[in-house]
Amino acid sequence: MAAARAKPSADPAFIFAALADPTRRELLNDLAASGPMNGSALASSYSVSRQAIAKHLAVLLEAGIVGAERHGNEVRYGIVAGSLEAATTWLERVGGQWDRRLVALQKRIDRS
Amino acid sequence: MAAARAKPSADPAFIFAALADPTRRELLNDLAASGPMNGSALASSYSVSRQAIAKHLAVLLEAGIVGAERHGNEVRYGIVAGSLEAATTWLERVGGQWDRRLVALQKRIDRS
DNA sequence: TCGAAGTGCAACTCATGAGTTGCACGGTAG
DNA sequence: CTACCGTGCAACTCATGAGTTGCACTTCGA
Repeated sequence: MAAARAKPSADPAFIFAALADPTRRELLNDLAASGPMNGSALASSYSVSRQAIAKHLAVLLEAGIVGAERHGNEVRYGIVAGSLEAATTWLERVGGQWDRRLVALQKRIDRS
Repeated sequence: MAAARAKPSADPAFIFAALADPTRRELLNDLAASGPMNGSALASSYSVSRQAIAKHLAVLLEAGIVGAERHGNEVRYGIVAGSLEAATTWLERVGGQWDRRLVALQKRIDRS
């Protein structure tokens, strides 16, 4: 589902940049909660213009977080399953690396 | 370690905004890999000015990702343990919500 | 005591991202 | 066939973030 025209970037850099904007995070919330929708339907629940939403969707599309499927007249957007894993992995790598440092430090303290 | 003067914002919004910049992600990589360092030492490995790095550290500090400890002349920066969990939680919530949608949809397909 | 290192503050430039309006195009329904 | 809905494209404004230079302050070491 929601597979098609998504550039599989999966680069954490693009992911984080995309998630930096509050409107885009809200879009993802909506999509996750309500399922696939077309651009106009999505835009209707926001105070900004439809074109603004369209730009945000383009960013999310470029980052590979959402996918787009053309259905005749409309374009249906949906979250790409697993697309956020790259970001999660990055977070866990940095956090984990640090935690391991702390554990090692604690061991050295205990030994002394 | 790296405890002190960190505003415990822990707001995913600030976290993602902070992680959107490549230089800041690199700073976190360095801190995670090499342990606590002062501003000048950190800045020395980058092509940008020390003040640019200082601004980035201020952002990371505001987001609660790093902490600062004054040691006489210098300020030592370090990652705050667990500070990235809010972001991880957000990612897993959105991703998980979507995955559950997919599972439910699959079940409906199988039933028909 | 004096210089140097580490830091902090302020003003400035420059680029980019968010948002807007206006219009044109294609498919759908009546 | 025609009118309408959903999109796409382009140019513009406006704000903000990244980076810079310059200078002042504090603490440490020789």
